Amino acid sequence: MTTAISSNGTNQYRRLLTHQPHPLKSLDQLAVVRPCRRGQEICSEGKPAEYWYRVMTGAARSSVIRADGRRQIVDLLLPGDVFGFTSGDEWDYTVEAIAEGTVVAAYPRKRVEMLADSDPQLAREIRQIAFHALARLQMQLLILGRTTASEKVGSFILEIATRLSAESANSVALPMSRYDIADYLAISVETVSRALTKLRHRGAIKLLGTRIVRIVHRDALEEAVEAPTRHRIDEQTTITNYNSQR
Amino acid sequence: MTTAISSNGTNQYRRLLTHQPHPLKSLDQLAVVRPCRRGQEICSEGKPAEYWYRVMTGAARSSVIRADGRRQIVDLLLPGDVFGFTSGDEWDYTVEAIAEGTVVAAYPRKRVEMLADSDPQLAREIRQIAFHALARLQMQLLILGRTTASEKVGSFILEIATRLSAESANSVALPMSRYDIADYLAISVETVSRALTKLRHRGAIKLLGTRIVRIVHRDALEEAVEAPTRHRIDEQTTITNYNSQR
DNA sequence: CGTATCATTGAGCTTAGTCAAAAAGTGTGG
DNA sequence: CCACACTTTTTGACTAAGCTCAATGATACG
Repeated sequence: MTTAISSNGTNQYRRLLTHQPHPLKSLDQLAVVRPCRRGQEICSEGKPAEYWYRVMTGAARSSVIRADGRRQIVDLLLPGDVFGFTSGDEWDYTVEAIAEGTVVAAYPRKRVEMLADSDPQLAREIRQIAFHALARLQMQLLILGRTTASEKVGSFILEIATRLSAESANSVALPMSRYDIADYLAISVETVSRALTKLRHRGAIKLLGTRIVRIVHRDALEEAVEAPTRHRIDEQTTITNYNSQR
Repeated sequence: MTTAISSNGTNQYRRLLTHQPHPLKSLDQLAVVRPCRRGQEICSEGKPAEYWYRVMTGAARSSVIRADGRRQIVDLLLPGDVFGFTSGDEWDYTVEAIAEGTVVAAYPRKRVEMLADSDPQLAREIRQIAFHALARLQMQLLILGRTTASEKVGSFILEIATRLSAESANSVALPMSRYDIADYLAISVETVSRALTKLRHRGAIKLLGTRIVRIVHRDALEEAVEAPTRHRIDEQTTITNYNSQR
């Protein structure tokens, strides 16, 4: 295993850490910086959860392998995202780097929690970070809840675009393979590919490289192109039965 | 609106609060107890997030209505669950009671956060609760990620069973309509109904009432009955390409 | 005891999954 | 720099599953 950290490598990446602005600045001293190869495990299901992590560069996936061999991605981690929060003291999911040159900062949980005990501001920051993790998962739920594959892929592209560049740029470099996208959206690779082609033909996107997407028509990605034919919750129902189920 | 709290009603439910063991016991004094009619809004998207809530009895749904009129449930809230965490200062989702006689305790956020500043133990409890919320969402993601409708419904039943009774009882009273289940699983009502019939025919469950499910064969609910024909990640691949994507 | 709402079932159609194969990248060693 | 092996991506044909529309039972509630 090459998880050990060579001293020169560490120094190189540590500069990156100290020069990067982020909400856990006060913990820079404690952090262990760790560069990861593509596919490398950062933490694995069932092992004691001794660290919280923050992605510095690259991307990672938190996933499980089902009984039938399918992989499901439960959280997609991009620069700035903090992960490793568990309610027990073992990790519930395995996290692996999905981009070459992914670098994470590892914060020893126990020590950080002790610091938080005497530093209310830090405690608030940690809460805030946990709430961000919640928002991230809710966003993924919304994407998974969409009906057609094109909608899923479309909103996925928008999500990545938003998360990778604070401002809404119209070019995104997807940090992952079609397989990872498939596992993230819970659809097959072939369907991901077809959905991209469809969006391309519709003029919603342009593929500059296989993993570089230019967003041409934002609206076309945000919702299905097909006009809504049926309205399950129309004005009438909402007003008439205000307190009923539907 | 009958959101105002009648003093007698409050007293009645307050007894419930003070007699119930729960992780936020130290905040009982601050809590506003609120009984809800079925369908009643507890908090609504866009409004200032001034409270954190805990479900005391009943059930609630956190949801959004999409552009096409579809509702998606982003979090299902059962007794003991805490909700209302946001990264901004407005709610991202609307929460409504889905069972008649749902009672929630409302904790004023600002005041609780101030208390947490001087009470590290409380701060830890809040973190722990947030981590539970994370685990809940991840569970829902896993369910949404399943392939067939029967699997989704099956794992949904198991999830509810687990969450409603700490121990694994084999009878569950679903606290929601088929419509809510459909919106939770992101499938149509008809498909929910058909999946239940299928599970019933397979002998996996028995329906004692329309909303009372007896779990007969746990295993049949946990995974699809169909034997896995194709393995996307077989041993060979895993070993050979240890550091590759798949 | 009507009257909504909720739940189930059926028929036809659309969509995504599966299996298969080709095309386009990627990287490595000679 | 090219050739070769390997991975990733795309496309096609077929099949299976779920959605939509529609109609009929079952329940709950006033």
